[in-house]
Amino acid sequence: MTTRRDAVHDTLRQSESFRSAQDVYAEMRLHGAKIGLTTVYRALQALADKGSVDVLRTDDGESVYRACATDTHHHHLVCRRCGRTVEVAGPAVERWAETVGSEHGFTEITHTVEVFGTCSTCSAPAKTS
Amino acid sequence: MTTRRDAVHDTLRQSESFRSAQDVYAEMRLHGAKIGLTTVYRALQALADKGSVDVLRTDDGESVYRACATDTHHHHLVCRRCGRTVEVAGPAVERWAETVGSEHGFTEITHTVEVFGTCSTCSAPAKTS
DNA sequence: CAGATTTTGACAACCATTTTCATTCCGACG
DNA sequence: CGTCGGAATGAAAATGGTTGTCAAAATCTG
Repeated sequence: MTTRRDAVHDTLRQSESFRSAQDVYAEMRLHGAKIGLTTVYRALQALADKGSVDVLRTDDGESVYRACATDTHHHHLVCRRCGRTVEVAGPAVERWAETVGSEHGFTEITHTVEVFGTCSTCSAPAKTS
Repeated sequence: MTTRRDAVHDTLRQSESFRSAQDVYAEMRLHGAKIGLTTVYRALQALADKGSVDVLRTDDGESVYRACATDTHHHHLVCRRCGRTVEVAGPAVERWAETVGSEHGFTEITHTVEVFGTCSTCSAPAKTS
């Protein structure tokens, strides 16, 4: 019953960056998989609910997913050029969020933190030829 | 030429929380303003480009806008119940983002940080009657 | 193997946002 | 004044990612 879901998960695992549902769907079809777009969406949602993949929203409102190596709380350092993503921990940030929240009387603090930059490969001297 | 834009900006200023374009539009109409949805979208984008308002995406992909008091870099502590938003500074986070980025060879670091919680008003003992 | 249940996926429906395009404003200029 | 031209406006249509529908297919159960 989880065949499709696993297939989606596997496809995601083959990428180091965040991919959109449409993207994953297109790639699976390219590789000959027989799967419908609807199913990809459902699989992705199920995986996200289960916490097996991380989700975030691009600036243009698309949901993008990524299979992360660790299932403990972490954040992402994303290359804004190629999308390559590194998982990073930030104990300091966790504490800061908690502190800032309670200072203002907020409880049940959660937070979203994403860091963007240009990775070393992408910022390497651009070849003109 | 900026009449409409100012009207939108003013409407936004009257709220302590992030509002969607549709939301702002509805409210302006309620107060008798003669304005089109298209114009609200355009005004909001212009204001965002100019840096006069802050934008972020809700979990369901809507863009929401807020007129913030300061135009220096800051983050938001948002009540997940009522939406009330407090502007917070986080020097520690800024440094952390910068450090983590450069440790991995990333340059031109930027980041997004939002903190969510339940504010004191909303977490107050819920009256059953 | 029949019947119940879940999963799947083609297609239609949604809905926030954008685009299109005709109209209205408004200042510049004759 | 009158009108020409560009900017702004907004109603309506188009877009596009995502979700809902529903019948067919796969899988389970006894």
